[in-house]
Amino acid sequence: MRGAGSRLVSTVVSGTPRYRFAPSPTGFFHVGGARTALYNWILALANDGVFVLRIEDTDESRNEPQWTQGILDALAWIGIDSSDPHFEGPYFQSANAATHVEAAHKLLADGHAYYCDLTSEQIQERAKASGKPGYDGYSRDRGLTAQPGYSLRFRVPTGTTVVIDEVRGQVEFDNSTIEDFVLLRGNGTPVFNLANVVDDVSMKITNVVRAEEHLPNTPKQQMLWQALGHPVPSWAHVPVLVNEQRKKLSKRRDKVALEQYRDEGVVAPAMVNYLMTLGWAPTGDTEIVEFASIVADFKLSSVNHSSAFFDVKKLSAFNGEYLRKMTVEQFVAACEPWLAPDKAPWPADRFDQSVFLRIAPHVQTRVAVLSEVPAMIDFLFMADVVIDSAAFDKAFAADWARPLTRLIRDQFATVDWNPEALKNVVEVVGAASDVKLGKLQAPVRVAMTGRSVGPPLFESLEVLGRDETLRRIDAALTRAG
RNA sequence: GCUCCCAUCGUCUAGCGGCCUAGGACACAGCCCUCUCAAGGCUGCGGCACGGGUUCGAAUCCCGUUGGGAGUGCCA
Repeated sequence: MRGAGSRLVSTVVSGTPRYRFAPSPTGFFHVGGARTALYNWILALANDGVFVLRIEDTDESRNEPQWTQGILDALAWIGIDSSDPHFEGPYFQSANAATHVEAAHKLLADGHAYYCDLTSEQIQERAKASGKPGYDGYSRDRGLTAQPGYSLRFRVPTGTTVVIDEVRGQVEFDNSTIEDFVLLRGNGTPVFNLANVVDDVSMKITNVVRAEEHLPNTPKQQMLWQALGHPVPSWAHVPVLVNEQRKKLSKRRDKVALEQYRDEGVVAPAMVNYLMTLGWAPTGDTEIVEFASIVADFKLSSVNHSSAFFDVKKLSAFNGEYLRKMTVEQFVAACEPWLAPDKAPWPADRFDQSVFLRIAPHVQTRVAVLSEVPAMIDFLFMADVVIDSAAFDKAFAADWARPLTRLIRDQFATVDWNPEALKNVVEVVGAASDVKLGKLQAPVRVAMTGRSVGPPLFESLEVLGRDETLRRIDAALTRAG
């Protein structure tokens, strides 16, 4: 429910608020992670706080050093700049392993934890036998001491744990539904919940803003904070991003890599703006807003409670708007990576920046993502156009197509070479045979570009030049027979 | 199964008891503009999951039902 009554004012924290973003390095940057990072970043900026980046690399099997750079790059792309004074880190969880173990031992010494010799299989068997799932606290009072292979478990106290969440209000958990969870594995390594909390404590984190999937972990973590003798941070659990089936976005099924959208030519401000409209909306009737106004406007208490569908179509629409908002110079600069020799279909030496500059304003209104640009202008730089035969056949199907195109070609040979004059030729030829401009331009367009759609024809011809235009029309007439 | 979360057009959202005949955006359809395709302008389509309360008045508060989701690891 979004009622005001269920909202709680955030706990007043004296001093600098410290937010954190704690991804595990998994090889690519999840759009959901990007959104969570953005929330933390925006809050840090708005409250003159700190954004701490901590790489949770405890699971050695997934830890690859280059992934860390990937995270840094992805964050930088969406404007979370590691050189900004609000940014702190990156820290590596693996570097704090000793601290985690130390904390576990303190918990043990204070009676908040105990050792257990049961294996996972044994626990499962006991659970099956008793009909109650999970660990039953078998070793609670057995007074076991540390042994290789023994895990250390947290002694969950009786009572209820109330989590005060800035987006959800109060969430109550009956402690009897929470099992005595593992702190240290049999091999002595710390588990996520412990490491996560100990790091937050030692990094003096005051605000934990993360995805909703962590809400079930929160009572456990809160008990840990308290057992360790620290006041709990302010919690906020934001709704997850889902796919069309309303399932949490997953690497397997869904297109979730931020890098992938970047490589397709989604522009960072569009991505940031779009991500921020998922679960939240800027004040007023416009969704396309400056980042600065998002920073000024954003409040956790107005974040929605329900999951949001990550809609690529709407992202594209946002991106198109951002592209059109650019000046032509900005647009041209943004296109550059997609025109590079490794991406473009034309021979590098045939590309002409000044030619692109002249046609750029016309392609700017016609693309939603930058990766569409090469296909729209390739005819200008290819030695020979690639003809779409379906489009070609259709354009030359009518009886008038060949004779009138030939007529146009002959007049193109001598006419003044500017769009108006060129257009006039086609219009006059058409008028004489009662063929509308809209139809007559089709064969010429296919001859020139190989396609039936594209940038405005006469501007394109002007840029291409008379010789090349005549050559292509001749080629097309030959092909048409 | 158990614990927790959630529910406004197809989608993202506005809404905080009367400004609601429920507003905006994407998508979709139509019209205008137009050398194709876009862009732009205009119009349309379309929603408070259901049932009970509370109240003079409910999309908004309460309860229930139904439906969705997350978690339930010696993963993070």
